[in-house]
Amino acid sequence: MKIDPSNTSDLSAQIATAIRDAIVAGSLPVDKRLPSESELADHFAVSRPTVREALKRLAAQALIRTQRGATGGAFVNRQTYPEAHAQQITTATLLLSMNDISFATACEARYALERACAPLAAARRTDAQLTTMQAEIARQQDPDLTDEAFCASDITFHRALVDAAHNPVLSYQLAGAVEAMQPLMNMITFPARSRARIVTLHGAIAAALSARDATTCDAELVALARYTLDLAETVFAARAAKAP
Amino acid sequence: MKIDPSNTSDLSAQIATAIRDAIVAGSLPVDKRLPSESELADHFAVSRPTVREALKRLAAQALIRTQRGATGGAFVNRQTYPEAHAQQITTATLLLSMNDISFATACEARYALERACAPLAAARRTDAQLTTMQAEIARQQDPDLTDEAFCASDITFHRALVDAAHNPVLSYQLAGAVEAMQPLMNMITFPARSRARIVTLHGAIAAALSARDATTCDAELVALARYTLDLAETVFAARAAKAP
DNA sequence: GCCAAACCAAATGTCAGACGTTTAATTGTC
DNA sequence: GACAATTAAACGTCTGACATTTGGTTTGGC
Repeated sequence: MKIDPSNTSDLSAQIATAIRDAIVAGSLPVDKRLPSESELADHFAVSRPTVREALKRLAAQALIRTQRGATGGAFVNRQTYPEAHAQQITTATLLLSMNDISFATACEARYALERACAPLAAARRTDAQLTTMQAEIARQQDPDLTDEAFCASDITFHRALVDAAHNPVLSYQLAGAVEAMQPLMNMITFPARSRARIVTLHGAIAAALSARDATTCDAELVALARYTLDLAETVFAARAAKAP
Repeated sequence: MKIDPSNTSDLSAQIATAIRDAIVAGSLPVDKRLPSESELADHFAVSRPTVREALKRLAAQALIRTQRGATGGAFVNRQTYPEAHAQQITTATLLLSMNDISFATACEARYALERACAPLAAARRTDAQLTTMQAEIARQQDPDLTDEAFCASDITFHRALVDAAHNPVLSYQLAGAVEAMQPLMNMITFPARSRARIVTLHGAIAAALSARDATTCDAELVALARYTLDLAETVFAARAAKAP
């Protein structure tokens, strides 16, 4: 674990990279305590603030955690799903909002991925997950629901669908795609008629999962994807016509 | 943009969160220059090192970049695909290696996602992408290839397949799933007979894409998934029997 | 008046030392 | 032997200073 003295720029970044590489390569196992900040400062021949900046970089990526106190220090963090999730959603959300991703592109990706889960979900869904989905469908029928709340419920519904596949890697990967779309979805207003159609499709999807019917579930997802796209197109077209 | 003085712990984390929320919420647009470190220190009523630690956290997530010099400072970074990619691959790799994800689970996720791309890829693949895939198939027939190189070529092949869907969101999401599996795949040895079978399947997939035949492509992907799983099972069983 | 070189100012990067706070282990007493 | 006080180790923060980079400004010469 060394740094290049000839590299002129950003000692803290170099140190962070050196430690990160050691973690990724596996030479620092999970829960291993790193040397103290002072020892690291001596080792790399830099000051403690510089080491601290490097450690904060790693902490920001959830690669390490720090504890205060007598037996404290920096420890290699186990990469947990919730943390990785949260990180990925932030990244994916920004990626979508900062790069002019069209609604159509994001929507296509989202439903393509969701359809990939559907056969597994049909085979493995639990009753608890069906219950969650039906509860959300019930919520979505409340006409007083704001558009934001409707979207949030929609996300919960689809997350239940993804989780029903009972594959943590899939859940993790899709969390970004599904949840990152929320801000985009929030740009759409859902008139009562559209909501009714969406709720109907959600019901059909839940029913297909209940019957463990992957084929029908897939068909309904395709229909939902198609309807969502059409709806967005209509909304955007109307908005463009109103404020050219 | 405020911090909670009653919160006892980790001022730098609070400040980082405050700034990150401002970026995510969009109140700090891309390329906007943040106040200088001294100004931020005054604003949050903390010292400059504390502000710096907060900024390093954000820099580690590629949310900001810093420039030195007269017109330097911290600027809101555009979230680019290559950066997001790299980050996601690191995270996903660690997630898999640190959480005892079974090969079967990861494999299932990977092929489920890849199958989601296949119909789009069949419709949109370019000749350049076909060429890439065929070049990799040719490489894979070299018997002198090490197992690692064979795996790397396999990854390149599948990335070309994913990119052929021409949906940047899909490409981004799948990069993690596909590339994070490389360390797991590297644990497998590929005898000549297995390689031949895999190359055959790769050829069939490329041919199906060439013919824009989504159905065949899907079927071949399923066959490849099945074969990969069987192969891994055999390898692991043999290894377990040898060293109990 | 124009151009180039020297200068300056602003900002980040780094350092050194100090103090506060937290936490667990140690020690001492009952 | 159990409980309380002490201690030490480590992180968290602060102050102040200096170094480095970099763009703008000024000044000098032509």
